[in-house]
Amino acid sequence: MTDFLATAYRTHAAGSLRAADAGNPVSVAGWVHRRRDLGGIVFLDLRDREGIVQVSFDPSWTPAEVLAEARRLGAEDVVRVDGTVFPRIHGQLNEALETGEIEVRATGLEVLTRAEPLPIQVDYAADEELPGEDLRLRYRYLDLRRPGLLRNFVIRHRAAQAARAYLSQQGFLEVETPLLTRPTPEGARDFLVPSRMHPGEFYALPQSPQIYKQLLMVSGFDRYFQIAKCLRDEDLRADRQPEFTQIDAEMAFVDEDDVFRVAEGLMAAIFREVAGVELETPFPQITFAESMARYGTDKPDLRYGVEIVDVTEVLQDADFRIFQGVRGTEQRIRGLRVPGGARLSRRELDELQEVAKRGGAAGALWVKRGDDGALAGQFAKGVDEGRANAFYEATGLAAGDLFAAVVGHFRGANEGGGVEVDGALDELRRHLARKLDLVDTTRHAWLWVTEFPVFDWDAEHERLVYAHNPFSMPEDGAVQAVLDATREGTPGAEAARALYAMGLRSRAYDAVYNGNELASGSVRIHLPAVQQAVFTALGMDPDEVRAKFGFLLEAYRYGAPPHAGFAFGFDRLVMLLAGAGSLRDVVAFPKTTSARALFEEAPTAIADAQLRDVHVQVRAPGA
RNA sequence: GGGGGCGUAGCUUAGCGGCUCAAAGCGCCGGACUGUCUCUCCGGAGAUCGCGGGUUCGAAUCCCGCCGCUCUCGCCA
Repeated sequence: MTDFLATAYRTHAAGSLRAADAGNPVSVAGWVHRRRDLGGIVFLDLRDREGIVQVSFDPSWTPAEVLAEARRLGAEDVVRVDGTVFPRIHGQLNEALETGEIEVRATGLEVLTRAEPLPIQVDYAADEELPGEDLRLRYRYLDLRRPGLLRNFVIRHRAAQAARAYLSQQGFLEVETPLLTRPTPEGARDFLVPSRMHPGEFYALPQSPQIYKQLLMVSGFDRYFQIAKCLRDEDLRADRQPEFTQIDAEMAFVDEDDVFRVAEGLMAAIFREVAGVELETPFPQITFAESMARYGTDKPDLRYGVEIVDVTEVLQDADFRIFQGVRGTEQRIRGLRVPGGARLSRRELDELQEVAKRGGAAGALWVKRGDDGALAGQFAKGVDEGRANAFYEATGLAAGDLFAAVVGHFRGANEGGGVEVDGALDELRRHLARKLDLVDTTRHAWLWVTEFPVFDWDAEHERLVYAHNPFSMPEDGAVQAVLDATREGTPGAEAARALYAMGLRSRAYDAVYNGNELASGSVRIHLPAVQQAVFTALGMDPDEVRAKFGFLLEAYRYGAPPHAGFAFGFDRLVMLLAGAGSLRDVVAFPKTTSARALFEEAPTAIADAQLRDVHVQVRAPGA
């Protein structure tokens, strides 16, 4: 299967040898993974990209000088071995190795290069701790020799190839877009590149190919895709790198359903190719508003079913002061029925306070129903029998269940602009599902979240900000509302708030997988007047728009087709496919959380002459 | 920018109510061993305890500062 790896140095890949090769003379080449010297005979575990095979040196088939040389081998020496494939005798198979049914009986050995003792090992026992990540990044080329890590890059490659094959077959053209571009006016910080030829001017590295792909639609390319590098100069996390990769695509003459069909097909192809999993398509769809109401987040994990229940009407008159405080306000009492949650210990229930606070609530309120069906817990005393029955009816709370509630303002019912606590229920939901093992890890729970808001409200600056993407087309009715509101220029604080309160929706969507936002996209604005109006609503005056987006609006004047697209976070997708815990495990040469490259030591100070070339003078921090 | 955690032989860790505490496993070096596969057995080398300062008769251990890594909030689609 890997005969194509046959070269001047070898006839086979060592790791691809199988029982069917028995009897064949072979040459293999690779690294000394491990050596077992029993005195008279020597075993060698030889490793190459395809795996590990045992080589045996024995006086009955190995010349004495070859055996002597084998005894001098050290870990990670690079060697070439000539020999013959033999089946292992009964009782000596190694089920841990894919090559475990055979071994190579060596007749020749050539040391290609010697390895000095390594600063970090390649071979680890199952229970052995890996070295610190900083060391492994410093010696990344050694860490990448670990079969477990190498495997992630095989997965990554196959995912990329599956994406290319599928999209090509669907009529998409792969087009590269510039890395040296102009700064992005909104969103994340840009990485900047000084221009030598134009003193004082700078390029920016692209945060995404967004504008370019829309221009390609104007050009009539019809369908575009690219596996694109995106760069953002923001603080890092375990699942965030300063440079990352997207599967970026855009289509002309389409609506949401056309995009969803392609994106679903793309994911199905990747999961089929890489994981052997048949995804169920089409993916379910829910609106942003519904997702917030049912799960408290715009990226719900649907591998378990716990949903938010509003119990305001049932409980606001209970004999419990916190509940009574909601009457006559916009506050609501909402919570989660957690099956089997009654078995949590007092200490575990106390933890819920912190969990809820993380989500912005003042705390969590809980009751549980014991095996005898009786209600116990924080607000149990305030709930008389009649009210309890209404409560059970509303929530489905059964014996053995827990109900965890939060009181406060919720999105969609918050005209007064109070602090929203939807996130607290999201935190509680995820925390309790994990704690009680409610997550069905065999499921692949994809969904589309649609109809994101056009605007969010920036309370601090009393202005509108875009919720999803400033290029997303508002829904039919919302287009007119935006045009009306911006006829006289940017609306004032009062009018802006009113516009926000209308709850306008856009034709923007996310693809969510097991609680991870993996893709984002929208039907784009292709009408210059509408795009202009959205920019105006966001507070840009006409001159500013002209300076920042003039080329896009100009392009739209000459016949832009309706278009829509998406971008999948490729690194994150591969991370999930590979079961890796960190993005750094699926990026060949990642940066640390302080955005350093430990192996090549970037970033680095630059000599004055080189700075002079690009007309840049370094200013000390704070100066 | 804020907060938490970590930093002891090449690697992973123990030691951290201060004064025989610098220890173990892996790796490395030397020796023995003819069927191992985390080979086994015997012996050995290897550490200015992240850096700088302070407290103390005495600091890996206590205090302050800095650096690095990491998690996280802000930020980020």
